[in-house]
Amino acid sequence: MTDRTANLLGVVGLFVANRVEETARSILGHIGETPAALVVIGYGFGPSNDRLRQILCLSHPGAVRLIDRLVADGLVERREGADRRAIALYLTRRGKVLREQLLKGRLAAIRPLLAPLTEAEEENFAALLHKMLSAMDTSDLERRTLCRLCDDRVCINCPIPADKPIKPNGAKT
Amino acid sequence: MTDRTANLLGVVGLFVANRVEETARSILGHIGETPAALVVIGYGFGPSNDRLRQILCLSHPGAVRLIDRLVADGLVERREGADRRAIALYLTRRGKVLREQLLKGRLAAIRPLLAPLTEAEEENFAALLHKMLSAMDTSDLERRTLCRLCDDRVCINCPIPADKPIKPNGAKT
DNA sequence: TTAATAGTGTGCGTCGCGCACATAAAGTCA
DNA sequence: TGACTTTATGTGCGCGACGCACACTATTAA
Repeated sequence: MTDRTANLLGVVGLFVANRVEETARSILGHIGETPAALVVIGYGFGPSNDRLRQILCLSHPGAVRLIDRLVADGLVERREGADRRAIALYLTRRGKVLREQLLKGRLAAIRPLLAPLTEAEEENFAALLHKMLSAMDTSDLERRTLCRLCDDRVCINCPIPADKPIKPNGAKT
Repeated sequence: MTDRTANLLGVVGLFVANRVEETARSILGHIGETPAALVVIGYGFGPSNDRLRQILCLSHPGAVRLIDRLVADGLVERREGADRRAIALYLTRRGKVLREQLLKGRLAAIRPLLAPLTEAEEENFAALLHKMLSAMDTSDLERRTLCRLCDDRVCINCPIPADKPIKPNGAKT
């Protein structure tokens, strides 16, 4: 029985991931962890290369090249970090615009799936998802990874809050 | 409100997709549409290159190279199809073994997410997923695409049945 | 002051994929 | 029959996203 549910969740999960990726590609022209990077950097705490790499589960060089792409597209700036070796990443104005489109597009891509549910059913569904997520015992880093595409303005009562002020190694806030 | 639910679904969907992909990589050593190809070919109806390409949403050359990889790994055979130009794809014994591991691994990767739910909640969750999926008006091809990683033995009362005998262009049953 | 550590960036290769093209078989129509 | 179109597979080539090994600079420790 659980297997049947797991299978259904697998279908929906795959569908959601595909739709979101497709949306990101159409807006950004990049896939993989690139859209997530835009969202994460957009929180404005000025993550370093290494900090970003941890959240996105990439190798160091992978993160460097990812940032290169975003800089080349004029979406991200490398500023000086806490150290003279570290950098701090911030979005440009254009980067903020595309981040916004990305977040909106992601929700728009998922929303149609929920349309057939009644209001009560949807609330029920949200409660179940909430329970599933809040039961995961995750580190602060893992929470950031999970939420790397989230729109935090929409996520009321987040089941895996990473809202607490973090002390990124070298960020200035 | 719907946006909050969509956001939660986005998190779970991303998580599921990541876990499943990671599992596939550890078993197959390939990602992308390669695991899906193994599952689809494993149904045994002897799909042609083109038929497979449609289900996996790949370009022709993409499918050719994908099959090349599977053949090189000894998981798939190219046999003669209905035409002398067409091919028919079948799994080797080793391919069947890996397909089995893939299906089992996928469910095992998803199952922990459902653990915190009670039996009633899980049933409820399955019903909601079922409703969401069955409300999608999809073509037969789109159903195959959605279910390209499914374990059909587990999927009782499939919301998007593609079980009906299909007439693939050039497959011999 | 020397050694170890932390952070970033580079050369190079791999993997998965698409575009343009080539080639062979099958159908079409005179 | 022969010429044209359609269908199906396969190839050359390039690209995007990523990882490994390495180089280099700044910081910290001994």
